[in-house]
Amino acid sequence: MPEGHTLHRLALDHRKWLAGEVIHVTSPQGRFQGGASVLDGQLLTSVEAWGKHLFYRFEGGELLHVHLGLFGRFRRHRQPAPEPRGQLRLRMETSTECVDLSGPTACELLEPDEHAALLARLGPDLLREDASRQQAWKRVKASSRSLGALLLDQSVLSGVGNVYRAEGLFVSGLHPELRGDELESRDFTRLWKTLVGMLQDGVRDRKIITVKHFDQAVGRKPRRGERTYVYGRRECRRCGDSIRVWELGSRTMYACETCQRR
DNA sequence: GCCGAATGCCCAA
DNA sequence: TGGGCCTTCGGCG
Repeated sequence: MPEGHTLHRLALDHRKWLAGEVIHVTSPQGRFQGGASVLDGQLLTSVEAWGKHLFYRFEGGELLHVHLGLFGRFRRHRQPAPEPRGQLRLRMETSTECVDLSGPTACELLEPDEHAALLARLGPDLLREDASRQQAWKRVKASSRSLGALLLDQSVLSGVGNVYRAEGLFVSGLHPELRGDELESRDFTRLWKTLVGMLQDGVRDRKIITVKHFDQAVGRKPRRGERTYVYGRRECRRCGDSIRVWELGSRTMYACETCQRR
């Protein structure tokens, strides 16, 4: 579920549903009981996403930090909300809305210095207006690590996960094993812009669909359920050659070595 | 019912 | 570098 688009979509939705309201906060599962009781009954003033992190600011100055990790998930209900089902770390309710959180890696209150430290180790977020491509490029250009590893390093740039990594490199025609210091500036610019476009589509669509409605390069419409060019596939959507699947940067990489030259 | 995998990331060694 | 953690879901019996 969660790459950067998911978190930015959640920030937009939660801002609309919850911000400016007094929130009833509970932890049905109990593992966030302490934090929930601090936040309960407070006005939520803002919701913000940065990379794969979500921050909720409350009237009293408290900051709630949520990181979904690999398994975390939010569900929305209208009031009256159903009985909590499964392991619910957090439930936030207004008179009309209810948002449930299960399985997060982090659901915690942060002190200002902890918040600052967290942001300090995040690279530019491709979905933020103020994201500095130059800053990310400096890090990439100075690194002998592979592009595939660099894209997943949230301190280089933030928001890209395993699906967008594979898809962004494919559409940009770049081989995942290219080293950062081998990359040309214009290649990085193309990759960056491709990823920004994909992530923006993801926010709009609420899911990752990187194939276009009609793709000139492929010359046909995607089949039903066909959402990616290489990720999770056996054959390249464009040329039909076998997809190479291997471990890169501790995650499964998918690439077409015909379309993605070194 | 059990097992493995999944769009993430941290930590110890 | 490997293991651990958080949870759900689909495939296999």
